[in-house]
Amino acid sequence: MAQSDTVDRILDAAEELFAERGFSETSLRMITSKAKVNLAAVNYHFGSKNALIHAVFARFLTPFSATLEKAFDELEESCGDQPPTLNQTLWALTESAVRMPQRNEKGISIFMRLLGLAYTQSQGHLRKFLEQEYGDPFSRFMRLLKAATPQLSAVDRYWRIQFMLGATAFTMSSSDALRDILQNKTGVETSVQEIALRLVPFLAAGMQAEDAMLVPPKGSKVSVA
Amino acid sequence: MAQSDTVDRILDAAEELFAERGFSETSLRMITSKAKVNLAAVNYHFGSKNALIHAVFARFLTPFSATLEKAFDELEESCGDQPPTLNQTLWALTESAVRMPQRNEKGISIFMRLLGLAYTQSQGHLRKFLEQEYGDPFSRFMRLLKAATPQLSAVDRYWRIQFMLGATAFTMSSSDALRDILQNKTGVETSVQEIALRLVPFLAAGMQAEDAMLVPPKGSKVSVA
DNA sequence: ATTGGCTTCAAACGTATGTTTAAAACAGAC
DNA sequence: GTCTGTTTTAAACATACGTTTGAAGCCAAT
Repeated sequence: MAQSDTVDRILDAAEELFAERGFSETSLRMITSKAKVNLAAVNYHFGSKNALIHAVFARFLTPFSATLEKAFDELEESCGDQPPTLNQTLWALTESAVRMPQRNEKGISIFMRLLGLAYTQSQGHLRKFLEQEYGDPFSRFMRLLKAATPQLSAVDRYWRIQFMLGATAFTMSSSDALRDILQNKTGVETSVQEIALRLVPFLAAGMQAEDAMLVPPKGSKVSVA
Repeated sequence: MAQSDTVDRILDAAEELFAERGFSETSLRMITSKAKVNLAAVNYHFGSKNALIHAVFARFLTPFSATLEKAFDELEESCGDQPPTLNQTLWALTESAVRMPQRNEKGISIFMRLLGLAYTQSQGHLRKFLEQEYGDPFSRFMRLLKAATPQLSAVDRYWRIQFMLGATAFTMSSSDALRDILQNKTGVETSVQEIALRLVPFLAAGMQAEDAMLVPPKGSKVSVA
């Protein structure tokens, strides 16, 4: 049996279980029994449960951030000296995610859910790990967003970016459950690609909403003050 | 010491800790030591940890859903026989949330975060509990949204509602942290009301985005299939 | 055939969890 | 003051967790 077989089987099982149940709710015994390896294998190959979590993220995120940097390079080059538009920037990100080589058909949705969990579950170690390892492409994305929405005040832009992050992280983090609900209700199947296809226009429209709408309807008790 | 004092102290401590760390990550011992009550008090007064989680939600959600129903009643009455607009519906919800009597200044944001966690962490029992107890006002909100966006297909509407939920839950849940960051950066103070004031236009614009935007830019590799 | 370095394995370790117990403390009614 | 039902308490329970251990297994190089 090849050396890496055990490592990969652990990563596969962990990825799936983490996505299904979250990090704290998934025990090493669940992972190793799903992967059909010995319990001690995790600590032998990875060192600790936290290190396994990092490895699961790194396996996807390292090639992804490389793809993303390339996509941003191409985008900026093709735009000459004027900055890419909001739509272009959002699509560059989306396409980089969708086009990543998948281990299986559920690849992206599993990983999107993991990213959502990373944001949502307050796993301090994970946050630190992600910031340290993948902070650069994230900052670059932020810079592109700023250049693409010069009409927004810094404060407006700040909050709207949070709204975008929220819609994305939240939807993706529960996308499996949501898809199931939708399928039970309407019989419609939905791929992650299609969700992204619906999400991007929503985000772009929200990002570019008129400031004039920033007024509650007549008779509202929320003051604009 | 009044009988209910212990119960309330447990609820206060649990609410705060759950919001900070999630449900599985918060132990009964953390809760009881923060509440300065005996460990067994939780099982004595609530029966189990899961029942405590339900009680935390019920304490906020029961009065809130009553307020919300009233707000929807008034809104529908004032609209005569035509359905309320999207903006009106969103504002009715927002104002009901903002105007709820708060236990403390962090009241809303804590509870928004809990709602987000309920959706995100796969706590089957919680989901079942919330659906059973508070499914009615939720369905009503959904019906209003449907009437306010007749131009959307059922599937589009379904996903856009998820996006709205996500942006809201995510932003409100971390609004404390986000507000601090923003204040450090720009010196601007932001109240929950003001966040809502920015959020609603974002949501409304996203909700009413043109379907035509549902096409990736020229040269995109994401197929519309 | 024997060695040496990885890898696997069953078992155990220490710790933390939710829950239960039975006695003690308390409060209000008579 | 005594009794009665409720609440609090310290201690223990059983179980599950992440991690460690030391022996056994394996495979390539000698």
